[in-house]
Amino acid sequence: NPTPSGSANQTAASEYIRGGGYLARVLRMSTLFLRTLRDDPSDAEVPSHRLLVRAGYIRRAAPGGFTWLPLGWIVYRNVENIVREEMNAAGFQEVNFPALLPREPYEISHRWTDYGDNVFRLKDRRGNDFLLAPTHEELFTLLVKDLYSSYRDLPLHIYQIQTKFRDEARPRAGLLRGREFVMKDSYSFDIDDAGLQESYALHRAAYIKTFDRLGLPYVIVSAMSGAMGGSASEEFLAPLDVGEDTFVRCTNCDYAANTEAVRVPVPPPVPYDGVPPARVADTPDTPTIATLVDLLNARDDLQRAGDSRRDWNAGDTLKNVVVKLRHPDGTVEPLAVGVPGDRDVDLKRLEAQVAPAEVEPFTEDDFAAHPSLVKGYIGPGALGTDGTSGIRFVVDPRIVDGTRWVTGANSPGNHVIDLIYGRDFTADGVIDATEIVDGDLCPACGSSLEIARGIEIGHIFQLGRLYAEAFGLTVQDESGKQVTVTMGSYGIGVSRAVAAIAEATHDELGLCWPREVAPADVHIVVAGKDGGPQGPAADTIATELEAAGVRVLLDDRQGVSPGVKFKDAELIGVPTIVVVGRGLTDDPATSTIEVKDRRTNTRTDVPLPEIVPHLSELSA
RNA sequence: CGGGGUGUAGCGCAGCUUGGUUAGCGCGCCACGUUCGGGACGUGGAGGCCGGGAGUUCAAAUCUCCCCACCCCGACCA
Repeated sequence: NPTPSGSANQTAASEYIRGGGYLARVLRMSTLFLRTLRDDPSDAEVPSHRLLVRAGYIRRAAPGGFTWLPLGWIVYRNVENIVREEMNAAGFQEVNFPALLPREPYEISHRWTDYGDNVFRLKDRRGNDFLLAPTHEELFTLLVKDLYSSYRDLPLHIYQIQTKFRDEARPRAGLLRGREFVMKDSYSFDIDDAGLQESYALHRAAYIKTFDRLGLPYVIVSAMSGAMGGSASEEFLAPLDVGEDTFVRCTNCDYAANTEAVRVPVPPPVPYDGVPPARVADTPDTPTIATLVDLLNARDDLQRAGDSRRDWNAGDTLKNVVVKLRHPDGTVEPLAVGVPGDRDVDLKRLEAQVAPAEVEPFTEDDFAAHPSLVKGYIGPGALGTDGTSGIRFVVDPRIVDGTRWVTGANSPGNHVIDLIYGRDFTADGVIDATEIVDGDLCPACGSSLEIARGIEIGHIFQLGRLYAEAFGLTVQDESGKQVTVTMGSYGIGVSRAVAAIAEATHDELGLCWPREVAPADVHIVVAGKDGGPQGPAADTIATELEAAGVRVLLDDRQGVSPGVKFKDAELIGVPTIVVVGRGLTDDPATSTIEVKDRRTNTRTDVPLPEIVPHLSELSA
């Protein structure tokens, strides 16, 4: 029996971390705490979840929480270490906060209430409120205030890698959206805006290096800062369909943005000299855009002045959508949004624009409270602060001076034709909250945009002075004056990145790790009879590879057929698969070992004497 | 939080409509033997609070109600 036994055979996962400063050891599958599954787990849908469970990397332990098994923990730690190394290389310093925190700091930042049900709250034995931290801006700000008081201490960059807790309404897709997950969060502290710009650029560069090393494809998109406040903000998205974020990218230039952050190009004004005056037309039973357009095209008297082309379409109409804004102080304000009739208002985009207010639908009761609004026939006459309803009226940026519209006449069954913006009506403002569709124009170069989905793996933003002001974080400047510090905040979803890498690299056979994060460099399959020469030969190769610093996963299981071992090797996804099998003869000089690249599936037969140097070079 | 679906052995599933022996099948696991390059085979085993609770009934995996969990869509979300 070639399988060693006893404690020498037990290999701690910690000794397998790539670059972790440990001596490489051979992981033996005969004793590895691992069970691969032949069938897909029924509760897993997305590939990363399905394969990580099936290949024995993770197990579900709680709603939205996963246990890391040895192979998974090695991969996780490899990812974490790469993140840590790149943060350290950029000169950032690692700290660590508790996850269990008192209510007060979050009360000051208003997030105790703003975060709502998404935060896990608990009480201690005296009844004091605590929370499991969803993020740590408050604590970082307080820590710096605690220790620093001079501009000479800045800039400062500190970070932590820590488990975060969020009571997600719907955890899903395994590691991609859990209620407990690991995040690397960094914060920068600067004396002025120029410093913040530099810190932001430094972080951006460090993130690019990090994701490059992780082997993750990514797109950097501009984003709204959302509930976090602040100004400039970019997201790193892994462009994969399983992702939950929708973004646009230009088919011509390098513009990319979260849909919430897209700013549509504003067209030039249109001359309207000679356009006849607006007229009210009787348009019975046309409460929707589609019914209106059909009627316009069907009736001779509803054509454009001096024209009978009959080519009205939804984009010629002006749709006025009424919603309610609920402000943080509890007040509710109606808002009318005018958009071209071939478009809808995108509620996410709208909320991003009106934040921190929340958008709610306008109900039948609300219509009853505003009798001047005729449902289906709402027009600018009823809107605006000078309109009959007094409701604030904002329009899409494409509605510029001179554009002519068909829109509601504020009485049932009536529309107005040839209503011209700037001549016949105006709005209280402009809001860019219309849905973005494939083919919309790029604000940077005017080419067309395409819509794609992505997994958010990183987010950087210039927080500004929001938290510093709330917590009184000031330092003395050169002249002795107290100056409020300006901050940046930067996150990487570490556990999510593991899943994102699996998503981006797997194939139909299983996982397919980039070498930098793989649980081993080489997966050796012993493919011969139990007790045959392949076992000892594989053992020798593994030992020599270990001495050369190559991380080896050795399938030395007895009584397992070669087919099973091959399938498992492909499922586990180590980048290089080595088969010690029938190429092995009595004469070592003529023996060959099979080397397969997991990703390309290319096979090379390497003479036995050259196998260790060959694999060492591959793994370097 | 709304809509839909699913909970039976470690994994994948049948049984439920129409209540009735000891709850089955495949994989995996244990023992012995055969096999040994693409998820082998034979024989013999172990493993179940049928998601939980309350009901209906002589009798509940099966019928009723409540709860919990998981998956999908939506809402929500660094």
